[in-house]
Amino acid sequence: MSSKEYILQTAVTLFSKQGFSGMSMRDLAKSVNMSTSAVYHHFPNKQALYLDAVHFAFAKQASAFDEVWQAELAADEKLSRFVSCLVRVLSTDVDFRRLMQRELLDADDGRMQLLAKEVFQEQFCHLMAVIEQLSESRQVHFSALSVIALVCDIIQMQPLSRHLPGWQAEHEQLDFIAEHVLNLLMNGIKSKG
Amino acid sequence: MSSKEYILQTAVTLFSKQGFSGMSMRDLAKSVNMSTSAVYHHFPNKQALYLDAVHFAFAKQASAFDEVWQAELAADEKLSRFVSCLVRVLSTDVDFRRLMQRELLDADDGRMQLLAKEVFQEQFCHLMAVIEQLSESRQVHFSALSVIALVCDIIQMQPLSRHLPGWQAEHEQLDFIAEHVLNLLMNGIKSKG
DNA sequence: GTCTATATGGCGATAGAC
DNA sequence: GTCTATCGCCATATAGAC
Repeated sequence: MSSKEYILQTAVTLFSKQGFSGMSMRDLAKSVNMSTSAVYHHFPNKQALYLDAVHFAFAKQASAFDEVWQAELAADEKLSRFVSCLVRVLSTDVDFRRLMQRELLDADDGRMQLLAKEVFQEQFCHLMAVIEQLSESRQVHFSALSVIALVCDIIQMQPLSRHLPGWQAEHEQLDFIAEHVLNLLMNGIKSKG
Repeated sequence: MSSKEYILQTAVTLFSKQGFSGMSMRDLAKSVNMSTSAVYHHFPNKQALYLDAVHFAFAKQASAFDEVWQAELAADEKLSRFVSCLVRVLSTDVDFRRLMQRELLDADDGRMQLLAKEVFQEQFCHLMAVIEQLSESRQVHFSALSVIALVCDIIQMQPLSRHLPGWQAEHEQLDFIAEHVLNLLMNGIKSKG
């Protein structure tokens, strides 16, 4: 791996943990065993490094969903695979998830457009197509958004839900989350699940 | 309003917009038309001010749900009112919502416990009781978590979803969100909604 | 309780040698 | 491409007058 890639990878982790203003270029330099000047040789300034790091983290996940939308699968099977895949990606790549959450908080409208286009749009269109097959609703956009929102925030709230009554360790297992999210989506809250 | 309360109120807004390390004590002092020393007269350091501000913002919302859980209402009506109320609170008090999101990202386990106990626990118990009446599922904790997660992230993702295909302005109206979230919860994704 | 002035240190970023 | 040394600035926090 090149120095630049190594710096980027490390920056992704540090930015995701500490945010833009929380991470210092000195911290980063120390983490990659370089001087700050060496880091500045690869990136013109902190802002540009941050944008590169976000881009880098998001690009890594671009192909994670490639196997989900295979044509020969039934619509409900596609949805099931998407939910499982989303749960897995968000639970496994913690840096990616946290960086995305921070972008939702801090990004300006231009960065939101980038996030929409480069990270979400393709999967979102596939998801809407599947929902259109499964649902009688005209609010396909809203339903697709609900699927993603439900998965994201369940995982995001895990460190909190541990301290709420009724929590059990199995609630954090990937299969459990995927199964119960899917059950809620297909049958609503009333189901036996 | 006392100086201390005025500082706290202002700090809540600034912390929610810029995060802990992004907001400077000088910014805050300027915003309340004081010197930094005057601010330090009321709070021993930045960390303590931050914790006070979080506490302050969360306490403001403690009574927002008082009218939701009235005994004489049917269970599905209670759920409906809770969803509407949650949508309203999170959409109206943007500082509260953003501060909560930041806490989910940055808080250590002790602060998570505080957040669980002081902000969520009471409403969460009411919500679980209602779901227990409505549902045949044994996973009441998980269902309650799903309700909150769904509402939170739909609102959190609004600035992003604006740039995704199929978006319509009505998707951001409070009544629309509440109605469709409730429909999804009661009937799943297949419904006409 | 609020001010001015200041101590002390970390920050982003650059200069110039190798 | 990486280093050492440093600039200029802004950060948190404090001292002491009013």
